[in-house]
Amino acid sequence: MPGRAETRLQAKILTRLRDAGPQSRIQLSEHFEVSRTTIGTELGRLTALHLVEEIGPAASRGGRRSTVIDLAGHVRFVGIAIGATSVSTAVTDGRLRVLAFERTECDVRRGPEPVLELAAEQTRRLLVKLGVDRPLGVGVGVPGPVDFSRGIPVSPPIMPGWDGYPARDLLGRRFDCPVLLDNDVNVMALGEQHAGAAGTVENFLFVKVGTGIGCGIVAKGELYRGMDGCAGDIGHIPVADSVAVCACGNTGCLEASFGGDALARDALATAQSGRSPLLRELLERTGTLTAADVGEAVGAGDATSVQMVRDGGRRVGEVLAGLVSFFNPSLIVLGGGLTLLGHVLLAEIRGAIYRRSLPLATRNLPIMMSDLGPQAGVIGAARLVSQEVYGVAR
Amino acid sequence: MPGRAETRLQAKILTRLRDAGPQSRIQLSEHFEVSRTTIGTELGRLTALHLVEEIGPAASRGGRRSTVIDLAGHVRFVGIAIGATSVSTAVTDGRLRVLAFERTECDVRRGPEPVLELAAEQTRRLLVKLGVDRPLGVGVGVPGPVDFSRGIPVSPPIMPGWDGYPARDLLGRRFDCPVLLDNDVNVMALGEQHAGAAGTVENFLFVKVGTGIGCGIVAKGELYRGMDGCAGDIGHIPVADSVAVCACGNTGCLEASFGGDALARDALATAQSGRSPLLRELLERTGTLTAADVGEAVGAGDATSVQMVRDGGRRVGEVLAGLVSFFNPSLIVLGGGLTLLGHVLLAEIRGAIYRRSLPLATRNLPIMMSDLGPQAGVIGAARLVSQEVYGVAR
DNA sequence: CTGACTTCGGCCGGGCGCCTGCCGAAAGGC
DNA sequence: GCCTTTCGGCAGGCGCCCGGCCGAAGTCAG
Repeated sequence: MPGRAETRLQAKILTRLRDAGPQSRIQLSEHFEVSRTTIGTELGRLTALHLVEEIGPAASRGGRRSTVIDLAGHVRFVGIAIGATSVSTAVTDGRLRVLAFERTECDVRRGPEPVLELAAEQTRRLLVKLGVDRPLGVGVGVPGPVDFSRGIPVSPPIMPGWDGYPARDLLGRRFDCPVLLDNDVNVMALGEQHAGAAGTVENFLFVKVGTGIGCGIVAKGELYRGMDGCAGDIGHIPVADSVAVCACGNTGCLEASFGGDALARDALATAQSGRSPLLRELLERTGTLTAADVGEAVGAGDATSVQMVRDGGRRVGEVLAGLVSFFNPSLIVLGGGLTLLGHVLLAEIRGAIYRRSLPLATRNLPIMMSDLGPQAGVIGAARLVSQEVYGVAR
Repeated sequence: MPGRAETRLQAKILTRLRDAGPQSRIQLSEHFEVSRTTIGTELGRLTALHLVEEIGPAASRGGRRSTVIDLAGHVRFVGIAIGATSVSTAVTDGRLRVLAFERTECDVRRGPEPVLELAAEQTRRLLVKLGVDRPLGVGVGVPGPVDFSRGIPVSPPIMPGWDGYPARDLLGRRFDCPVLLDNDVNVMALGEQHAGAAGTVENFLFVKVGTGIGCGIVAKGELYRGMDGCAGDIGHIPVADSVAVCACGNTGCLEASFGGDALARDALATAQSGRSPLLRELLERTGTLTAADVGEAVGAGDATSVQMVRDGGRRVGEVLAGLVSFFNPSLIVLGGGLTLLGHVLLAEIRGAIYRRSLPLATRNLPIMMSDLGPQAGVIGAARLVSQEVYGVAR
């Protein structure tokens, strides 16, 4: 029955083992510039807590072989990423490597009870399959603002019925372990920080272009959530040349002119108007059009679809250009469903940012696609709760 | 000869005395939830360092009277705020109360040597007047991006000749004490955090509308500077309906459509076109028009000038609306020279933000004018270096 | 005025985190 | 087989912080 780390050094050791893999005592003491003795005593306690274990001797460095320490083999975390239209779950080991993953289509608008029931059941299935008795922690991402300290969604525009629903505490009782609830883009940013290109970067933005558009902010190596937990909600920033009516009631929101829903709507209008024979064909085949259909059309070289994506990408890029001037990040990672639109979208966003931001801010600013795909959210959710269990910032 | 604080608790004690005033040992131990003994030993060391001193007995609380501790009376900091057109200097005590203040008009474009010479001479004058031998530290704000860790300006657009100039180290040798160099809006934000409405707030924006437009960002109680030290440079974010050419080479920058220079330019055009008799009169009287003249015209009820300010305020507000959605601050403070335009500007900015940001983000978002005026910069600069001397984050 | 009570603040001994020094165990090289 | 190197546990020491004790310095009731 493993416990939780207590001291600062324990947290640093566990984090190091999580992010850099198994280490010898010597390596740890050199990395943290702390004596072998200190590392040794803390490792003793962590062993007693069943959080780490010795996994065998390392190669000799000319003398006695050192013993390699790793996170205990039985440690398991659960990451749950609830999207607008899907629920993804993963079980990971202590180093957040995904051991099992499952994704189910599910509309978040069905309300908290059925969606969380589905998520919990999906999780239970994976845990049983892996023979896991009890995970050390569960991280959850939901597509709306969250009061992180209380673990409840607040005024989520696309999640009717979720406002104030005590999701964290209910899941905590269900799984009998620590549960943390956060915004979906926030956990995706954490996922990118863990497994993606953002690993060593202090300040970066994770921009999700999916059904909606949102942004996870990492400042000085830590998630920034804002006063109400709604920082990064860039989907409703006005864009210049748009009068599209948004679900939020305003007009000209970025999300109303691009993003999954807007793209599907525009594709439908385009298909019906006959400007794109390819889209019309796709519409007639399936009876409906989605953003993925537009992606397919772009891949097939459909000029009208390419233009739609370009226009959208330019608008996203123009909004991001302003945010780059404001935030001066070291990196921007693009993720979410619409990354299927690939290099056309990336090129347009890059062009807009490099054209419209301060040269000083873009001089060393890589802008790249996430390579974690649908797993960014679940890995990040697991990372979120791993920090709690490993005692980071306590 | 006072030294610098060494331990974390010492830094906390000094900061507390700076921000909350003289305290008894008991008050300090209760506030930090640390034993009397610990406070006592640290205070002993701080006394030996000549950083604190006993200033007499407090009122009795029913028993023996406690001894009140204060920052040592001889402690002095210097704050220097270099603006686009002025150099302000203040000497403060350990609690950052301004003991002497001087402001000289001076164009920063004259280059680093003459401007820093003027600043140093102005400082020297104040120090002599107050009989100060040596300040404990000097903080400096300059109107452009700064590599904070190296203490040098980087690619400052409005400061030709300053790029890479080792301002911090040169001033350090001149004053023989620690010197810190930062962006002017950053130090103004610190000033507001110390003496203004932002004192207890974790996340806020200080927006300066002066010759240019910039923004200081405080996140989780700490200044956020971005990767290159140019975070908050919002003057070059594009605004919707503007084609004004900016000094940066782009068109449609916020700063090109509003701010001191743009306002003076527009006022001149308006006066020459005859649309505003009042502005024409002001132009003919002085031969030139400044933003202050527009302020006077607004005060006199000149409709054209009011409209100019309204248009500008709306544009600033629209940009800020996007940043509010992104950053979700608890407070926005407006400062800089154009606060002379007063409630017209404030009302317009407020209107645009409340109209165009997420309701969740604006629900509890005060937007107010700074009440520190020209002293925000010097107080903030002194605060910046006081944190260094007091050992914060070391 | 006096004695009981309260608060303040210095001193003492102890727990704990971290250090260095030392030594035996375990490996490699000749 | 012996020396060298590395590893890792143990002993002793230092600094930080704690609670307990006690004298100093107040208040207050009678």
